[in-house]
Amino acid sequence: MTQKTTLPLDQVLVGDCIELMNSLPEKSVDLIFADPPYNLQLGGDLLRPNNSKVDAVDDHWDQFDSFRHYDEFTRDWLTAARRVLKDTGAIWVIGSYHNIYRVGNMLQDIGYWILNDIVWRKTNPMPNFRGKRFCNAHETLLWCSKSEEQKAITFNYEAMKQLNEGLQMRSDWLMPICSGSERLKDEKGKKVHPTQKPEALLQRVLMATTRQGDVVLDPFFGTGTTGAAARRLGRHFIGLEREDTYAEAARDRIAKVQMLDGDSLELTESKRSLPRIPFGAVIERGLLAPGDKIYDNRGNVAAMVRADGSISHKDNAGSIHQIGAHVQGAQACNGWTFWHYKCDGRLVSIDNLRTQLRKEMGQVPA
Amino acid sequence: MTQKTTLPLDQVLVGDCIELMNSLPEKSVDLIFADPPYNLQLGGDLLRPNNSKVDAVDDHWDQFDSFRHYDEFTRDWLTAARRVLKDTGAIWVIGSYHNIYRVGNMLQDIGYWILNDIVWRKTNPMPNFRGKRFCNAHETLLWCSKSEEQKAITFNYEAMKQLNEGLQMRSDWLMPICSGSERLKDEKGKKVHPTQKPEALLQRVLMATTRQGDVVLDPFFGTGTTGAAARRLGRHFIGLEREDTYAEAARDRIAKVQMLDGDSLELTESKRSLPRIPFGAVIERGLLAPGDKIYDNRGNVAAMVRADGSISHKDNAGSIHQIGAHVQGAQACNGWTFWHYKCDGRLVSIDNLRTQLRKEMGQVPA
DNA sequence: GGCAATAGTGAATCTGTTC
DNA sequence: AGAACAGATTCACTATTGC
Repeated sequence: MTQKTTLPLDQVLVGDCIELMNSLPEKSVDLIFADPPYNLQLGGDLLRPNNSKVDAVDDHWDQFDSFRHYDEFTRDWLTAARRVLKDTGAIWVIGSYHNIYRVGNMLQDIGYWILNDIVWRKTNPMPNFRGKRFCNAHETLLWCSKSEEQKAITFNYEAMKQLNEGLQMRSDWLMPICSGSERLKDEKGKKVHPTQKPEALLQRVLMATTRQGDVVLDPFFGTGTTGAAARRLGRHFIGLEREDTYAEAARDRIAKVQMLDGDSLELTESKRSLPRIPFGAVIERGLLAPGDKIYDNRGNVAAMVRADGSISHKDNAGSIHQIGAHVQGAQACNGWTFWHYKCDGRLVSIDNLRTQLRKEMGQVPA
Repeated sequence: MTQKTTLPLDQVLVGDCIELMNSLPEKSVDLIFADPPYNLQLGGDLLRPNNSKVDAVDDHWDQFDSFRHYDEFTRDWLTAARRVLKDTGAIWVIGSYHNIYRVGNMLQDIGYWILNDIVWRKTNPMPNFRGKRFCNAHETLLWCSKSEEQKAITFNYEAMKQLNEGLQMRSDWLMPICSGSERLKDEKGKKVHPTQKPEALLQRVLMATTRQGDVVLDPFFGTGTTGAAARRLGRHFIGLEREDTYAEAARDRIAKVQMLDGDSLELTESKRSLPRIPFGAVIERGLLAPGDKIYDNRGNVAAMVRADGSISHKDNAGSIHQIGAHVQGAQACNGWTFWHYKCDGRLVSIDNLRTQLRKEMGQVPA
């Protein structure tokens, strides 16, 4: 394959990702996000307690004969990726325990420098049906620079801090898996790709470690979550994908994505630029009244709202954040998302009340 | 060093952990918990924003000049550990992103089989003072069996489920770091060990994957958190530690631990651990009679009970499980929960009869 | 249409004992 | 060693059906 002199921006290229990466100019992309095959080694079928069969990942692209073959594959694509990456660039790789220790080890062997490992905690993982293990409720992302010497890596620290309500963003991120209307389905209602990632995950990755106009390369593009997030956030993407079906689905999907304009991007980046709303304002405006009960998301724990915007639970009183943390035995808690009120018999997050207040106050909602 | 023929139970041995492990009889311990030195490569001292120095991990034993040396060290101790581990035993290793990808890769290379990776989410991690990275708020634990073929690993599923308020325990655990009165300090108030682990973490590990009386080996004993948790929970420990200071502190600490009594250590039994009752026993005891009809949970399908404990449906006869599977067109079926009998016009699960029988036989109900 | 009940599903290395 | 068989086991959320 001949070497390209310009980048094929915002395109999906079909073919082997190593060959395609080698056809791109060296040191040309700002970020790489990679979701390589996990090398799942499944035994027989897995049945749920109700005897239905789990639709497992048994695709041919996830089959490797041995760790040695998987390692060779990993070395090859990580090496090709390193060539196209700018010296100031960074790479993200996502995986599970089946492959992430192979990948992490190889990243280090090749000379990449791990900046953080990030844990994606799933709100709704598939349970362990046989009761033989802990529920496998997370995946791991590795964020690396090209080498130890490269210190000037893009990291939008303040944006992350604001996303986390003023506290430093941690290495554990809580997000739901990709489902519902976000999940691409074919005409028969079957999922197009077995492992489509949630766009929220990619949004956070891109918000944290790229700037507007940056070029993001994804060598295992699949159905193009990286491309969708990049387009939405005003970044360029290059998608490499071996399967034509996936590539086609990705193109259709990305074409439909609404690109945010510069202004709204600024807003997304700085949620904190919205004035803080004290919980007391919810009481003042009468959205909740003193004496009202608020609950955790299961309705198990109840606290009482007090006139001054504090809440009480048993003998303790304090802010929604303090009491939320206390009842969980946690150090900290975002009371806005922890507490719920009853509306027509259903539990609704009090964060909805904050959003409503912001609307009334003419602030653009996040 | 000569080979010991009996285990040095509940002792702290001072010396090189590899030599000491090689002096123990092979296949003799039930569990290994290891907190190996981290390959922390801090370039120079780390300063807090106010310029006070962070007491980072810079003890002499924590310096390795390359991944190669670290890998050799890792291979050596993991190999020695595998020799002393029973075939049905398991190993836990804890680490951070600096070393866990080396360790995980080596575990797999040696033949260990990863059962889960567990994320310890810290409620109170040290912040990232420079604001250049995500706050490193977790550590990773790997839980492995000796090989892929070893399936019968101790896992107290029900106990874990109880601990998690009735939901199966996930792979992400939220716990504070070791601080306050739990943290061992010397006369000058300086912490005795740089990376003392919280006892709660070890308690969960031991509650999940050992039984009372099991032998737990910790090759990097430090100040003995593993020993303290083991003693408290009625497990035996063997601690290996190179530094005499740490070993001495560990012995003092463990001597003060209050051992819990046996009753409080009883775990919620799983159904699996109860003696098996054949369906024929239900007939023998007269709880059902030959000729009685049993039904699925809607009363749609009926089968007839026969004197030998088999049942018949149309032209087919067999066990409650076989016929249950057959009428559903399923691969397998738990006949005890599938079939029901009529009592006062209502359908009641035949599993109730099994429970009744177990009570009469003096077996503890689940 | 509204609400309740039921069914479906997601990167999963998912059994133990006896013959 | 392999086959046969008993029998234990799920959480959060979405989509569909039923009343």
